[in-house]
Amino acid sequence: MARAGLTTERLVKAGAELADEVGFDQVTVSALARRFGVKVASLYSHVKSSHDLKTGIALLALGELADRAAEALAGRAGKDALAAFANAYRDYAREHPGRYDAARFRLDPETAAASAGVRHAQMTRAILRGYDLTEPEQTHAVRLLGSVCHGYVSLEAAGGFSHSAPDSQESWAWVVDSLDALLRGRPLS
Amino acid sequence: MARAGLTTERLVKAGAELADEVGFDQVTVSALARRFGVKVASLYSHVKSSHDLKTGIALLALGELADRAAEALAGRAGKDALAAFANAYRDYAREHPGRYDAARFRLDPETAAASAGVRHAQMTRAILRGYDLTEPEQTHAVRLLGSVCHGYVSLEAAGGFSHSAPDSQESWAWVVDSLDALLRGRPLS
DNA sequence: CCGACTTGCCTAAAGGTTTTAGGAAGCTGC
DNA sequence: GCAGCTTCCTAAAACCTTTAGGCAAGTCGG
Repeated sequence: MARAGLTTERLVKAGAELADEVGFDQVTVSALARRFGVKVASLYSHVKSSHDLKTGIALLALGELADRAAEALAGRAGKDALAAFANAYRDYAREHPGRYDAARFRLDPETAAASAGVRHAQMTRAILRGYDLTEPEQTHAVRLLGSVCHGYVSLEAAGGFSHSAPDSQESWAWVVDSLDALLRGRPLS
Repeated sequence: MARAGLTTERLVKAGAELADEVGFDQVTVSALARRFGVKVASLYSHVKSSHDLKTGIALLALGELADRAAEALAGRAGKDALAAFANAYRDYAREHPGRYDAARFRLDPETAAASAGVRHAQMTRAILRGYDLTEPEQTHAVRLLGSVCHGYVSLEAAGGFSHSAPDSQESWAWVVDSLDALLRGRPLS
């Protein structure tokens, strides 16, 4: 009875791959068991429940996304940093749609607090230090930045911008430019 | 064998209520049947499948949202219109979280084209006519507006802004102000 | 008013997912 | 080489989805 070598980590990783292939909502304990050539019940030694598995995938995705953003941010400041950060977000969502969906899985507050969501907030704040904002404004701007990145990427992933001119890429560049101008407190072009 | 008087419309409406109560992803043909005190199979005369039911709820939500936005927009222009539109969006999501989730249910392209999504785009464009934008810019701005509204509301619903000062309401006002300033091409305050 | 037709809800059943309980085979360390 | 832990299995109950076929309640022509 050769062992498949299951671990929580491998399951979560495979679950993330599965999400990218078939969509996050199609990720199921059964499908994962099939992928490992193993009976369903076997997974329950490594994963508490279906919900637990999805939470794991969500945390993985949040972590990967934070890593990407951190890498993109390294050595940059100002608009450069803003654009790199935003692009990291968007690229990740395009490369890993299932994982990106997972990153928006509703986490209970304690799990969320222990997640990489905190790193995201810190990085956003770091970018904004390159702009001249008062403290309350900085928080508002953190929220604005998060909203734009998340909103744009979501709508794009849902196909919202795909069947009309101009190209989504152009709009994205315009949006990033505009945010920069807004945060610098200067008019657009 | 008293008849329950099921119709597709009533099922979709009840499904929307159910979504607001227990979450859109918990909306199930079985749960709906229980709510009507009827056997599960009975619903399949009115609804093709679970996916079909969810599509119906999504279309209902999109329509309601467009109605609200249209009402908010009536008789307003410029920043007034912008704020009213954005608030309609946000208020709907807060009052009807399940329906709002439903509105983001992935529709196949033809269904989407026939949905109220089109009205949303038209209204956004109408708002932007109050600003002085060139044609390509207007499209970019449509996308930006959609992204901000959707992104902010999503993150807020996920609890992203709930456990930190300042109040989300303040940030929202700041964001709307900022968008207005951005679109007018003027610096922020 | 009554047979025939349509419609609305039912029973039955098959297939898939989730989750728990308990058993047997493989690995680890003494 | 065997005690014990880990890994994976079989079994089974509960729930959701979907299809097929049946009976009875409304509806309509004669």
